Amino acid sequence: MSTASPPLTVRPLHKGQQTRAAILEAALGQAAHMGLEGLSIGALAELTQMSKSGVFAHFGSREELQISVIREYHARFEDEVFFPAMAEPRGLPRLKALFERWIKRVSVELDSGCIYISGAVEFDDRPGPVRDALAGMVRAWQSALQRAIGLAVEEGHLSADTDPDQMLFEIHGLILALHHDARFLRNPGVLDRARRAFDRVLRDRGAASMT
Amino acid sequence: MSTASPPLTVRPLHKGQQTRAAILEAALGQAAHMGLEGLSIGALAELTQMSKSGVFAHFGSREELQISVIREYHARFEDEVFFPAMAEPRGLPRLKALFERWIKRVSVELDSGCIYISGAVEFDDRPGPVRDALAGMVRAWQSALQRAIGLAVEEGHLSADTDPDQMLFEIHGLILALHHDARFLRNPGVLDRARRAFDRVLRDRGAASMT
DNA sequence: TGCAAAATAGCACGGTCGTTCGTTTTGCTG
DNA sequence: CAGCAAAACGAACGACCGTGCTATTTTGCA
Repeated sequence: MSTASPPLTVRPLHKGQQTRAAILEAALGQAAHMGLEGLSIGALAELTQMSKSGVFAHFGSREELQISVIREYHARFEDEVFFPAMAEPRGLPRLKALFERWIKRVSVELDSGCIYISGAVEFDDRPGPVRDALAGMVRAWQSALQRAIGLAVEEGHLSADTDPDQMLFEIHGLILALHHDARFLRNPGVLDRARRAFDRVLRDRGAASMT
Repeated sequence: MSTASPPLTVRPLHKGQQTRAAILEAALGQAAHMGLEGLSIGALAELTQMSKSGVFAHFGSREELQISVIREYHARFEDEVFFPAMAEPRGLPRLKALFERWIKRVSVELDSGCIYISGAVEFDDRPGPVRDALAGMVRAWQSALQRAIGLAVEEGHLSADTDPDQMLFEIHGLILALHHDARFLRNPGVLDRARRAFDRVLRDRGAASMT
């Protein structure tokens, strides 16, 4: 449990940590396809060429494994979507970058699935630590988006009477519809549809027309 | 247990059909909470005070049970949302009625869940007859909505350059966001947020302002 | 009222699941 | 090289699952 700062020099990865990382890698793929409830320690053991108990020992329980997967997904989501977009100047550019990277992630995940979305459905009435962890991270991401919208208003890129919560709700809906139509219905061209809808939402708040 | 219809006169329901209906009733509740994959014949047997094999015999397989649940859900959805709304005059009134009944259904289901939505996530990369049945009914419902939008354009209630597919995409997103925020995040007041967003979508297509 | 047919029960099977426990292997360090 | 802790294994457990059989009960109709 302790993060054990190095006694001498740099000792980056004990053996355990790196097989744990390998298991987590496989678990992310499994969870993206079958959902967090579809995570199976036995299947994970087969994928990583380990024994069931060997896999199990790294997490102590299936629930802890699920939470670890959520945390790992969150970290990657931040790296691919949030942090790069924060490099853009505040206001519309940053907001557009956030959305573009978001839909790219959802559509690149076309055959892997977004754990935030599938997890929300799986755990929407299943209380417990897994649901709490998931909800916490979804809320963190949503309030990050909300702040970006607020900044765009402050910068004068969106009309002053814009309600960030309302706008966030509408944008989030576009992502969910994209995920649904792309992954479940397998409709083609749905990515551009999401982009057009986003433009509408922006224009509706008085943003200048897009490139 | 039995509602004992009179022994003479009309005898429409053989015993088998009516216990089958009772099982289906319990299965709908179970599926709404735990998802279609959470359906368990054993749990269903306990709920209906029957033996596992008694329940099983009515469907022949778990898959057939799932499909039956989907069909039953579809029928109820039609009765509560589609048919009543079709009584409204074509154009905006009918479209508004469709949406209002839709969000009502999703939000009344606050603690029961929409099988269309949870099923879409569960089966988005799990091919087979269950997915096919589900997708067929979702598509049927979507094209009904699309027709309603088209009629509103024909009636001159929406601007002539309205793209029904695009508008459907945006409206569907509102429903999904409503379902997500209400059931997973448990945000209050989200129903009115969906209504406001719908008004925006309409106004964006040149509809007269709402009541 | 009796009899065929339908409906339900009972039981067992093979399988997967998460988890526990005792043993063995690994990898590092003195 | 010896020793030791961490890591991985292997076998077993109890529970639940869907499903296939074979009785047994219940139903509906002549």
